Amino acid sequence: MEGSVSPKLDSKASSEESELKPSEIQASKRRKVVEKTVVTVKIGENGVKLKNEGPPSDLWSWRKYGQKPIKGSPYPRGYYRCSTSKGCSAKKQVERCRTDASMLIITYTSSHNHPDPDLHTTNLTQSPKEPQTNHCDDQPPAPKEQQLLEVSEQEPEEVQNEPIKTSSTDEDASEEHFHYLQSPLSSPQNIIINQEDPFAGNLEKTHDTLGFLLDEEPLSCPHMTTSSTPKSEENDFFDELEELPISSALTSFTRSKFFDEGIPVFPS
DNA sequence: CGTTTTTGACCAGCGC
DNA sequence: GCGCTGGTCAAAAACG
Repeated sequence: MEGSVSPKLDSKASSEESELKPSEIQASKRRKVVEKTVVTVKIGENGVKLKNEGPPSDLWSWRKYGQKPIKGSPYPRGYYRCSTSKGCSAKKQVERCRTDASMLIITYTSSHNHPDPDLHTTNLTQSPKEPQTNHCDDQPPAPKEQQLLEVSEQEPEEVQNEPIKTSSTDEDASEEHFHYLQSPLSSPQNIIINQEDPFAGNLEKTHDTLGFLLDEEPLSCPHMTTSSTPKSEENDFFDELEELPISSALTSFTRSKFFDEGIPVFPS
C-alpha cells in the first residue's frame, strides 16, 4: 500500500504547514519544516520517579508509536502522539541528551487541537473551545499565564552537563524558573526546564507535580551523570524515558506556548 | 475487551 | 543515482 502513505502524510503536512510560521520554523529543511519546540528537561530524580508516582507525567495522554536509534547518540528516540484526543495531531519526540544522560530532550511538534485536560477542568466554562475544526492555534485561548521567561542565547546541550542557569537572576523570573534557550542553529526555540528548581510553585501547576516533587529529594544526583553512568542506569533510563518523565508543569507551559503562539519573542 | 507498547519494515528527504 | 538517517505505520503482544 504505497499509496496509503500519501494521505496520512498529506493531512499531517497540511495541518502543520498551516500553523508554522515562516520565521519560526526550523531553518534546516531537513524534512518538512514544521513547528517544533525543543524542551530540555533535566531529570534529576523527579522525572525518574515519575512513573512510580501516581500523577501522570503529562496532562495529555501520549501513545508511543515508534522508537528509533539515533545516529551519534547511544540513546534511542521515542516517538509519541497525543492520544487524549482522537483528532489531535500533537506529537513529541523524547530522547536523552547524548552529552548528559540526565537530560531529556523533548521535541514537541504540532499543537493540540483540544483543551488541556487539567486546565480544561478548571477553565471549563471559560474555554469551551471545542475542536470545531482544526483551528487550534488560530485562537489563543490560553491566558498569558506564563509568558515571562528567561531567554538566553546559548546552547544548552552543547555545553557541559552544567545546567545553564541564566544568571540573570533570575529572579525576574519570579514567575518561574524556566529557562528558555533559543537555538539559532536548528531549533526555533529551545526551552530548558530545570526540574531541579522549585519552579512549580509559580506555575500554578497541579498539586500532583508538587506532591511528586516534594516526595522526591530536592535534587540531585551528581554521581549519575554522563560518562560514569553504569549500564544498568542506562537501561533504567530508557525505561523512564519511555514513561515520559515530564512534569505537568512542563506540559502546561508548553501548551501555553503553543496556544499562545508561543514562544515569546527573543530580544536580541 | 480496550488501550498501549513493542518491533520490523517502508517511505521520504538530504547529502555526497 | 545511491546510500544514509529520520519518521511513521502496521501487526502482534502485553497489560489493566
